[in-house]
Amino acid sequence: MNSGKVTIHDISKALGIDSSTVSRALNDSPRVSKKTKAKILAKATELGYQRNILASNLRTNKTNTIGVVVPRISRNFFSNVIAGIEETAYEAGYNVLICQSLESLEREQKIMATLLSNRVDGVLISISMQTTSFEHLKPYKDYGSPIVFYDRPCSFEDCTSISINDFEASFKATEHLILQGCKNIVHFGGPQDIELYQNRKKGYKAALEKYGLKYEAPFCLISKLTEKEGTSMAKKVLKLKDVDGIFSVNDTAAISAIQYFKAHGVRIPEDIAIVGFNNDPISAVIEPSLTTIDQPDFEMGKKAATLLMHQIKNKKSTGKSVVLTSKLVVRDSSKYKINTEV
Amino acid sequence: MNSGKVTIHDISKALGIDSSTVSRALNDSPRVSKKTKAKILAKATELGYQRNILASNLRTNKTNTIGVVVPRISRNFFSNVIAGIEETAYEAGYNVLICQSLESLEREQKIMATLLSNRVDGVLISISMQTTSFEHLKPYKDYGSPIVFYDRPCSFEDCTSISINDFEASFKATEHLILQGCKNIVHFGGPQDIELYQNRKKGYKAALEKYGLKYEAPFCLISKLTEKEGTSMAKKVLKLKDVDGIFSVNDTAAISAIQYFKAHGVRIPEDIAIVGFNNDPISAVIEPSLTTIDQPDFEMGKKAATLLMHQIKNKKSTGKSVVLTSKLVVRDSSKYKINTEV
DNA sequence: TTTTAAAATACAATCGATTGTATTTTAAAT
DNA sequence: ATTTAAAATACAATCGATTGTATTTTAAAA
Repeated sequence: MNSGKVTIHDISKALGIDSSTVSRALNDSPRVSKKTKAKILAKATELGYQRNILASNLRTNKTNTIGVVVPRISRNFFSNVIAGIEETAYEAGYNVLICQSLESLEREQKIMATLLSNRVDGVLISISMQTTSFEHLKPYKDYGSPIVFYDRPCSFEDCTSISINDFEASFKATEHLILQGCKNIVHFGGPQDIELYQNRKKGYKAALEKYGLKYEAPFCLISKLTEKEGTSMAKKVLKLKDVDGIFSVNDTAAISAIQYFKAHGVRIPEDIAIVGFNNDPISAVIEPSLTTIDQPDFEMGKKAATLLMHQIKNKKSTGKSVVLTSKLVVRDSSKYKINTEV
Repeated sequence: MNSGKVTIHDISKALGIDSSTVSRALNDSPRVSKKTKAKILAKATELGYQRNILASNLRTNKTNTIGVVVPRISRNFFSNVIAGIEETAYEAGYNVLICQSLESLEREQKIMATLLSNRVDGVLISISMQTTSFEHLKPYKDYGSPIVFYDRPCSFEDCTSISINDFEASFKATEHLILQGCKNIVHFGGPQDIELYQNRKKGYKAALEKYGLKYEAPFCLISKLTEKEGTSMAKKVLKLKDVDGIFSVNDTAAISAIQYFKAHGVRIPEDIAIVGFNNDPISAVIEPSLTTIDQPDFEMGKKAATLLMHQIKNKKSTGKSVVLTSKLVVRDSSKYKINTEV
């Protein structure tokens, strides 16, 4: 009936035992005798007692809650990361407060204020594409709680970042295209304010360099990598000369480009070979299937949550960053010369 | 420096104004003069005051947080629902605590206890496939907080449900196959303990009936609709006689069936026409593209959150259920006779 | 100038659990 | 039976904000 409205004081009164003892008993403190513990526990279940966590939180200044800031929940990659975070947090008895920045700095700022107000014990954040300054993270950090960056690494104070080996992955992806015989490779890149996209571009350039191909600025198309922008980049590609390969830093753009190409008589991979990034479920199903980089998204979530909870317990950040390895998944969209020459 | 550690008492001391007045000023109460309000606000920002919501929550017995229980975050449909919920909650100043049941009753039970302990102001839940009794919801409901079911409707006490018109949608999907000329239609159904899947099956049967086709139990394959089960159901289909159509209640199963069929020389839709359910992004990209039911997932999230927050404010449930309309998206996988006869 | 109602502010209890300190109880040692 | 250390329990302050009531201040009315 009145479940949830029973307090330790009710138990205290019912048994004539002080509330402090009740509290200790419920927390299994060694300061309470087994006999009284048993009595108290029995009464607690009898009355349907449920600890009021709000009160507990206030007193202990802990919430057992971590905040997760994510650009967009519904993006496949992120929803998998969140699943990993939730899984790990659940096992450790933490709650997960999820907030979407929708790639907006303004929202991200408000979110950080809310998370501070709510005194979450730590924050996992993948900064928005608009985020170039980190003022809004300072109050939370100054309060003394840890922040861990995931996916989009960030050198803010002594915070830990967890990400994949973006440079190498991009290098390998580009190299793969080169080894397939591509000579004029276009890069679909993301906003260059984000370290992540810088790294991917660097990997692309490094591969070109290694194989003596010249990097040409017009071959580097920067956008937010949405479906729409994938299409418009595809259009641009057709206006460039002799493009025979594309390395896109996400699958969304790569896939919408493929569809545009197919609709306009450009053969994939015979005319243009394409490599994406993310290994979205669609990439395995589209025809031709998309060669892409498989990121350990779920694992990243698990690892990020573990790291954060570790820092919450130990009250300090190592500042070290964790790099997970991704791998190239070769499918049909990149079988360029192999298909045509052999 | 000490941001977040400043309390109303610090402001109170600094200005020689009682903390109650400070509190009221910060809450913009009419009981405080404009002049003092200004002074207090100025001091608050100067000191970097951040309201401690834990204390506030305890006193007011409100958390401004809603709990969301979801079978699996990373499923496209659900992540879109969550995006809608988060969006609406954000606008209303609510936080969203997300928990995955992973289709396990046991986890769902624990989650409900946690949500009660955390005194979330309301709960949005899509029950797990294992959930057939609702005992674990009672304590939360008895505590006096509203529960709203989304996607998987549920007749528990006077709770509101929000779902799509599953019966009609399934009816239409099946009817569509019939009108395409299919005579022997298999049903890929979900666990029949769940009202949702019952309704979809009923829709399927009703359509058969309307067109004088006989419902045959062996044509009704029940599973949890995973990828794996999609494949094994596809195998079973090939052992049945003369199957020329499949209505699957999710895309996952439909798609993996298509892939199995393609790999085994069964032509889609010429040999077997297929209709799915969900309009997952893949369904538009697979070849042949999958005819499916498009559900307003994001909108469902928005609506569910709105309903819940309304009930939180008004302290009562209408018990009425909301039904959103989905629509049939016709693509290539169901162009059965049209393709072969015309 | 005095009265009086309204406006502004102060006082103090409260939400429920936690925790350091003080007191009582128990049981072992003398 | 008495001392004493340890075990068990009680007392009381505290976390920080909120809120009903009491008191003071202000300004308008008499």
